[in-house]
Amino acid sequence: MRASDKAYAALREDIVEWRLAPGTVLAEVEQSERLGVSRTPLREALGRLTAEGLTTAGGRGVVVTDISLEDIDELFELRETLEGKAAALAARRGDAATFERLQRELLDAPGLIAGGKPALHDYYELVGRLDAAIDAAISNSYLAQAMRSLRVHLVRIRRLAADDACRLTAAAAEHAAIAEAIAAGNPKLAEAATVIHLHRSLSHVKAAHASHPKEHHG
Amino acid sequence: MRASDKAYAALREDIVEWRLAPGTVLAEVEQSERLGVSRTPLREALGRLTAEGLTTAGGRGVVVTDISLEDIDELFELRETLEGKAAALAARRGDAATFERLQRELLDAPGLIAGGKPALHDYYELVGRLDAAIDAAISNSYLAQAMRSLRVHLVRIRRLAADDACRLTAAAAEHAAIAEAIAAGNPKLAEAATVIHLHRSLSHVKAAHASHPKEHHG
DNA sequence: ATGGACAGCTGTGTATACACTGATGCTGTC
DNA sequence: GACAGCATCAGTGTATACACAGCTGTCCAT
Repeated sequence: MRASDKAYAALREDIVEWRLAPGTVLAEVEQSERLGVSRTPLREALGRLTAEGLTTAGGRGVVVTDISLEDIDELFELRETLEGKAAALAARRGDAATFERLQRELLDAPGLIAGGKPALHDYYELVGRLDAAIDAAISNSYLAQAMRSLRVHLVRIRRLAADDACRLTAAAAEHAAIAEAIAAGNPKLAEAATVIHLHRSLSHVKAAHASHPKEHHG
Repeated sequence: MRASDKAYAALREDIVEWRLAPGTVLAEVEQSERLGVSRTPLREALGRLTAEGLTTAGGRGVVVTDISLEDIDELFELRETLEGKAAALAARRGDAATFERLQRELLDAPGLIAGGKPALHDYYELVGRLDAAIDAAISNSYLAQAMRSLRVHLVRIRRLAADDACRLTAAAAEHAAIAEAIAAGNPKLAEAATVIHLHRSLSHVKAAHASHPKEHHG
């Protein structure tokens, strides 16, 4: 693995996991020493992070981007647009059997969610497979790329909202509805199911954020 | 101006203006000598270009990305999604007076288009102002960022379709319709006007590309 | 004659040294 | 005492040197 990849992965993880708080300045020498790489690959890593929007390169040094409540609204506004369209396209172009299989798995997901932490990982992996299946089905690299760049920020937000079993069970049902609509080849329904899911997710995140607003900033 | 900025601007211009054909490998030493900068800032420039999708960093060296007819369809599929949503949001949140002024200017645009090359530049600048006004009105940095990254590729395509006065006149009317709908605060209408405009643009580009398919590849 | 292995080369990945810029703090003068 | 100017320094921007990997061409062996 290249040193720049290592630095990129480490920094990205640190930011997404909120170990590096928003506003932190990432001085090149300091970070290169901390991560055990030279300044050159570190700069490449910082460039990639900045291109993704996780950091901003304003003025002196790059700083970790802040994510506020307004940002969450904006983020979900774009997400609704992109993922709604993606679901609709997947319903038109996707393979029905693939999504029927995913739907069945998602309907069984509550068992996984109740099963504790190791099984929980299987659930997240299942949702990831649904995302990947949609990505593949839309056969639009530009749209897929736009969604990928969006998901980085979403993961960051997800860490703010401690997903409880109750919300995850509901989310699984919503995901199953999306898969069902895509399998049925119904674009409007798939888009509607996606919009519903995203709105519920947003409400949950905002509620969690409102009840523990400073958890990660102290 | 930093050397990396200079290299980035030069390479980006070369790619967008089709002076660097798709498939061209951008060897670091070769390009750094050609542009008169060192390898370090050149690598940063290449990284930015790759992040934007103008180049790909597969295997050995970075190569200029190809743009095919399928890519154009995919590109406009995403563009319709993003700009349609943007127009709708602008209609909801934008300042009516601003867009009324833009609409009046756009209705006068046929005079500019007929006026030859210097006046033509004014027309392009006017369309750019409409884009900027929409960007500002939506007040969603993530959506704006997604549209910015998309426009890079659109400029590249625009160079393929030699815009004639006839098409530009029609486009001006379509832009005026978009501005009017936004000024009227009608989101559905603004989105519809945008979708119409983009479909006409796409048809024009594809027609031009079909009649001169190899113009830029010889 | 053909296949494999080794050497050389081309080109990227990384490290480090140097230059320049912006800021901050100290000192001198008004 | 306050402000202006200069010096020092921290930190980024750039260049270059070095290491390593992949490919290619040639030579030797079968």
